[in-house]
Amino acid sequence: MQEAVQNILKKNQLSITGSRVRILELFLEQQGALAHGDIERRTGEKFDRVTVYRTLQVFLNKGIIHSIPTSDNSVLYALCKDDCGEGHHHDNHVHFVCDKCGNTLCLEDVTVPAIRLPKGYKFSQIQVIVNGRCKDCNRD
Amino acid sequence: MQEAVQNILKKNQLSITGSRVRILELFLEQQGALAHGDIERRTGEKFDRVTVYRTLQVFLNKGIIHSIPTSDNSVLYALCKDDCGEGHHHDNHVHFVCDKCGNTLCLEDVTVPAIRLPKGYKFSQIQVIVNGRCKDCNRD
DNA sequence: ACACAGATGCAACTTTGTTGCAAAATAATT
DNA sequence: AATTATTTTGCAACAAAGTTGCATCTGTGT
Ligand SMILES: [Mn+2]
Ligand SMILES: [Mn+2]
Ligand SMILES: [Zn+2]
Ligand SMILES: [Zn+2]
Repeated sequence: MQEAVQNILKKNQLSITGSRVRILELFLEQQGALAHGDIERRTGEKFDRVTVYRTLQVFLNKGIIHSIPTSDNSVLYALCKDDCGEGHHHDNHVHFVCDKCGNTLCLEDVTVPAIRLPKGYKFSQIQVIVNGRCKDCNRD
Repeated sequence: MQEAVQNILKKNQLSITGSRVRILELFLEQQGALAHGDIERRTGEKFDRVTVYRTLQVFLNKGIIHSIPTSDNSVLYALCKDDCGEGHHHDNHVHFVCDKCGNTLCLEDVTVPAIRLPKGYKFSQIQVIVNGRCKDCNRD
């Protein structure tokens, strides 16, 4: 774990600092997506709010995490497992928001389908957000 | 227009008030989606910010408008053209955000495709947001 | 015209996000 | 290991976005 975290930071030419290590750990421990608020809480407010914002911004730029739009318009972030880099995101998967437990998951194996757009439209990116009941919340 | 506005309000058993009429007019004049801020500006700040929030909330509940999640996490609203009602939204279309002009459009004719979810997952709603260049911004 | 329910505006507040700058921590150099 | 240069951090102050309670006003049905 420590290992993995350090590798990610080095690969992206980022200095190894407390907040970066801790926040990356959170993402690695967790399979779901995290909101800014989650991160503040789980770090026990050890880091300034501004630092968390800036750290997330850096991770986003470097392609370490990607952001996920949700229907209730909260900003969520999740690790990029595909090989994203500086300015180059290609997370081509569907996002699932569980209405019961509230978890948001990257369904890495479910790729976004092709969309037939009207004449004249050109797409650059397609996001699919599925709401429903997740695997865990469905067995009862 | 006046006609249409009054009909929508009556059909939903809402009293006909200045803010409701004006805000509905804005939606009818406009083919794209509106953010809270847009509405404040276009009404010339004639109505209190709180009133705008509450009006949008009421329209949302009644199924007169629906909200649209965007990748930059601003809240957008657009008229429901399908027959949505109290608690029953079934806007089954794709949303398009133009990266150039910033407009967000309901592509009423483009329905969201079926998504094959992993075993155990059940969906209740699927949202598709497409980014790119709109028809107007593409001819040059 | 009147009474009542509901809508509005105001004030006060919370939450969320941004910016400039000095102090502290990290990385590079000697 | 010590010194320097470069980043990163925390603080303070601020701005924007959204919420709540309450008194007043407006629209609607009688
Ligand atoms: Mn994802
Ligand atoms: Mn729509
Ligand atoms: Zn769940
Ligand atoms: Zn456009």
